[in-house]
Amino acid sequence: MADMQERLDDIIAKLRQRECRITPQRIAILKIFLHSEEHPSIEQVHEQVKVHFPTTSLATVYKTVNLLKEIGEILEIGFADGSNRYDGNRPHPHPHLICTRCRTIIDSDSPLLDAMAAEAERNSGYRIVAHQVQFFGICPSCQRIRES
Amino acid sequence: MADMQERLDDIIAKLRQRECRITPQRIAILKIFLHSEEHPSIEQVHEQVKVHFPTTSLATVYKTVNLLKEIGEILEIGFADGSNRYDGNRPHPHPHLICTRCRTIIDSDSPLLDAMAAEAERNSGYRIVAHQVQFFGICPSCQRIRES
DNA sequence: CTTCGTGCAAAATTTTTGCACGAAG
DNA sequence: CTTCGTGCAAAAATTTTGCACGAAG
Repeated sequence: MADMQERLDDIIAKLRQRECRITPQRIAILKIFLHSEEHPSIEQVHEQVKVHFPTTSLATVYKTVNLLKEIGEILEIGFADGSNRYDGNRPHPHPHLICTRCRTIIDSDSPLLDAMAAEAERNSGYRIVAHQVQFFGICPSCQRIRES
Repeated sequence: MADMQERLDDIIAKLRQRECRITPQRIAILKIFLHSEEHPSIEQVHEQVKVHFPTTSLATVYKTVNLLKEIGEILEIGFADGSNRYDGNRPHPHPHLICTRCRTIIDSDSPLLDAMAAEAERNSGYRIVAHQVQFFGICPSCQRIRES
């Protein structure tokens, strides 16, 4: 929690360096990302920010999200079905586990990933700078509800 | 090449089983997927199919692509920026290497991936049924053009 | 023949943009 | 004060849908 405040301050400092204005909306949106473990969608962020700032427009959310993406403070998780979700807690790419039943997304991690990237680099000649790894499956609670 | 014809026939048979009609447009779209190594987008497929069937509508391409997705014969590769590309040659999920400069996509593979999936399954309790793995980087030819 | 796929256009969705006002610096 | 961000609405881009005609089975 102290870390969260610290990170918030860091990001605000970063925005200031960029000569971006620190507005209540931007702070609110930032806080939503830092407080949520749920990898929210644009719409969900919009709903949440409207709780405290009811006049906030969807356009502002899009603009702010794009800004945060640009400065590398949130990570966009692209779905095959077109919907995007965002991860504001760990903006550096890392594996996600996605429940196809309830759409819950949790974070995952593996030292094997770096080995895989290195291997791919060696085999292809590509210079790899980022990755996106998603596993799809059924989360434990959905498994309990309905075995398939 | 013989394999390709075989696969085409297999898919057509599969469509017939489903009591889907075998139309020239569907065959043309199928062939485009089977012949292309470029992981084409919907728009690109539409352009290509229009070469031989100029009246083909974008709607038909969307409908056919969705059909092929449903029966598991093409794989949708979702981008973070919203654009979708398709892989008709290896419809089972596998890693892709994507050049962020020229958007070329090549296939990759690694035995480590299965190990990673197994590990994630163990750690999370998820039952993993699919995955999506993309590495972003600069391909060899773009590296030559401009070192960055 | 009967049913389904196509093509067109319209609709629905999602994301971006232009502009005037108000707020941050 | 000056400039930038906001909110609104309009626009743009993308994907889906309804319907009548023509083609596949």
